[in-house]
Amino acid sequence: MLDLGTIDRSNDRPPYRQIADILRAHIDHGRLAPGEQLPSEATLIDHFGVARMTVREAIKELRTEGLVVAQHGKGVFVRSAPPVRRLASDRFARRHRKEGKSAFIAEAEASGHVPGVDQIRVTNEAASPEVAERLRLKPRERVIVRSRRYLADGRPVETATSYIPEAIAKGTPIAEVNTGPGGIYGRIEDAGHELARFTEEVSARMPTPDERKALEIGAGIPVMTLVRTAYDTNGVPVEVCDTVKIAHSFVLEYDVPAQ
Amino acid sequence: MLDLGTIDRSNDRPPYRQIADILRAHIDHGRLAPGEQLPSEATLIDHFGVARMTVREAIKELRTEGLVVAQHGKGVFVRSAPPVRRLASDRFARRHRKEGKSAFIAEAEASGHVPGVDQIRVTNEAASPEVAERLRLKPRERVIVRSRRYLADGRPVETATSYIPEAIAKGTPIAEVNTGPGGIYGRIEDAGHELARFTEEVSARMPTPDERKALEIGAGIPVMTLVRTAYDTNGVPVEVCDTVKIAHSFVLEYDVPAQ
DNA sequence: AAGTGGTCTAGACCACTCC
DNA sequence: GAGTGGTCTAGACCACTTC
Repeated sequence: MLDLGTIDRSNDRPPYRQIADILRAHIDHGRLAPGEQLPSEATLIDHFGVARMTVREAIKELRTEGLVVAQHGKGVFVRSAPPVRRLASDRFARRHRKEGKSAFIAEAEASGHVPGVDQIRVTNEAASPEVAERLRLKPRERVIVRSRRYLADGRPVETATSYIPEAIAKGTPIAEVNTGPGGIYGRIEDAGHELARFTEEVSARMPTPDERKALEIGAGIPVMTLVRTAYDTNGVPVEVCDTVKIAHSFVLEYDVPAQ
Repeated sequence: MLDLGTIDRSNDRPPYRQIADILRAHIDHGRLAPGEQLPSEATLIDHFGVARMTVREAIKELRTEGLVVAQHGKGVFVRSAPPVRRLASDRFARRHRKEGKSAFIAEAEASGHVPGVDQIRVTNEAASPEVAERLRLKPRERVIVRSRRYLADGRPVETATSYIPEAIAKGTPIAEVNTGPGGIYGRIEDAGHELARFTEEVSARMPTPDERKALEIGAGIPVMTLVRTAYDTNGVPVEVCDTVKIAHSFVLEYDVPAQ
């Protein structure tokens, strides 16, 4: 049985924070293990002698920190450690494409996860100002937009949207749902644009409601954003890929020369 | 005057979410500009005809998303866009050190911010298992630990903790508070370890209470973590640096060769 | 039906900011 | 003192899960 202790009403720290502190300590010390259920609201109300809103505020705090997940009708559970996937900086190495695998598939398999892709949508649109600038296109020039959602072991972990200039994608499977072996990059190289380098811009923030829905995460779980631009051997940008990843599911690795 | 519209009680979406949606839309469309004050709780209660907890839930949602900041006694304000700083992948280029600048100072000045460092602490400790592994030390071998907090325009943006093997740091200013021109890396090179490359591991998560305090951020603001390992020309790891950055204040840029 | 969390109401008192 | 948000109480009804 969990020793919940008591709160101190003369303490400056408000009761709901004290209750959150007590529960957080139990989680941090493993006395409440991942997947385990927290005491119910009713239990906490009785134990600490407070109103329902007070224990709900405490639990809300832990939810915001991403430590626990509430399941309507079942209870509140310590968030189970998700599979963390390390993305090495050589994940776009040509040898992977030569084996007919797209970057995500190759990397997921290498790390022992079952990869998946769904919600593939391909459209032809006018480039937004940001995309046009990165691809060095004139404003509103047309691009092929490919968006999809990636899964690991059946659970969504990342959404990605690629923008390829129409001039490059035209007449290739890039504008089809199925791009064939080696993915988009395979087809871009087939079209005569040998890839030379990528730039990646990484940041992190809280998800928008749409992103929460697509990634099936609650509020309080941050996402990493990664905007990758691919350049061919002539230094021409050939693709921009905008990805949103569940932050705690990824570690990105980069190699940086000292000069 | 802001047109707040009304909520629809027959809608499936609960009132507090509808109110949050309305306010979020005003923020997204710039009708509530950064720094601007939201209508007070009392105003929203009157306008929508709901209880106080309902408007507080709505505002709580926006706070969790990091869109607004509450100031006790003053009001709730749209979060002003923080100075975003782009960290280019050449930020550790030797030429910067030659100019006598540490990476943070050089980069901050280049992006037009007033850099600052405080809370410098230097200790001599036994290496933790993680640090020992990265530095290829025997368990509990001793390392110099340098922790500090970086400021931009007077506001904390990042904490950093460096671990340098005692064997390298001994008898150098690395073990002093003042490391001299070019920072730690300047001294490591002085000691005969020419730097060849770095690896960086990037992830993101919600801050711990300690980190919230050090970075002066509220709950609901995510942090990026960056663990950098520096290697000399012999492939020997000479430093591990563990940094925690306010996520929305940074964009990290990396250059990745296609092979 | 019983137990869980989700949402809402209508109050209360407090602490902080500004004038 | 007036206005703001911070915290708390004591209820209520609802939706979801499990048996």
